[in-house]
Amino acid sequence: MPELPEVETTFRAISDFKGKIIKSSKVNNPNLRWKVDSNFESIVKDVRIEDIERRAKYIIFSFKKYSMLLHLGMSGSLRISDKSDNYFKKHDHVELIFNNKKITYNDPRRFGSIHLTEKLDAHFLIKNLGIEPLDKKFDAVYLNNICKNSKTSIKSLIMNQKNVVGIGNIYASESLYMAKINPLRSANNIELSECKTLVKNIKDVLKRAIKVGGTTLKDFYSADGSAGYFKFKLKVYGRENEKCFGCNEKISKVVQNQRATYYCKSCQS
DNA sequence: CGAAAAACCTGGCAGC
DNA sequence: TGCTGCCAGGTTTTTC
Repeated sequence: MPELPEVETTFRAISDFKGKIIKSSKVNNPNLRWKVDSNFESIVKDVRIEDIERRAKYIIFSFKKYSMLLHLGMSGSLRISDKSDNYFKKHDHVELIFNNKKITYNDPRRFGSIHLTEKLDAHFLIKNLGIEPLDKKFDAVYLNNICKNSKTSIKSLIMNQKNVVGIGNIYASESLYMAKINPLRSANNIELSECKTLVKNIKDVLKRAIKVGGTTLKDFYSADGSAGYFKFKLKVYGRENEKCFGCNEKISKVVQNQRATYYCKSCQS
């Protein structure tokens, strides 16, 4: 899935649908991570979008009564088209139809989800989420306090959405590389000063990625379907055996929690 | 309890 | 051209 920058990019691309009315919706295939509510089409009909926001890797549409909670999983995307456009792609699960436009939710791997809820804050997917990485509250002291009590690896700690949201597999590797911290290190050995560097680099990496519209990888399309945005230049992810930009040593790849981790053994200690 | 592994899926690509 | 096996931006659920 898109990580935070890709979700943010998607969110921004659809944000001017705020205030618009969804005339009708269509569930072509309800099978996602969880089945789409069987009442979806009857609820999402002639409803005004009061607000659209991003929380963690979720995009939330607020209607008068319900909220629609949308997650893109690993391979989900939204695309905007004209209402009259009948182009249908495989894995187009749900369509939101407006006066002139249409937003289509596509997800080949079905790891994404769409929920309707009347009590958003109490929703099981939302209620245990940690703080936003770009929030001021995410600082060195906060991170250090979590690290102290955890002997899991620092990489898995920053990817745990209960601690801080939005950091996925790519940006975890990138941030740790920038901070020169070995991803395999136990969190409780990370010093306050290192937390400071790491927090700074997490924010930097995410902000830079948002600025260029997310990382272009094969499963991610911008919401308007255009493929032509700039690519976030990855410094370590996916570069196994290639030269480290810092020291010319070869980048290593290890598997951590069933996920690929890339790092430089020489620069990251 | 916390941490690790399995599970949920499809598609693309390398190698034979 | 197939076929097989492996890999992929996530995170809940199950197991140890």
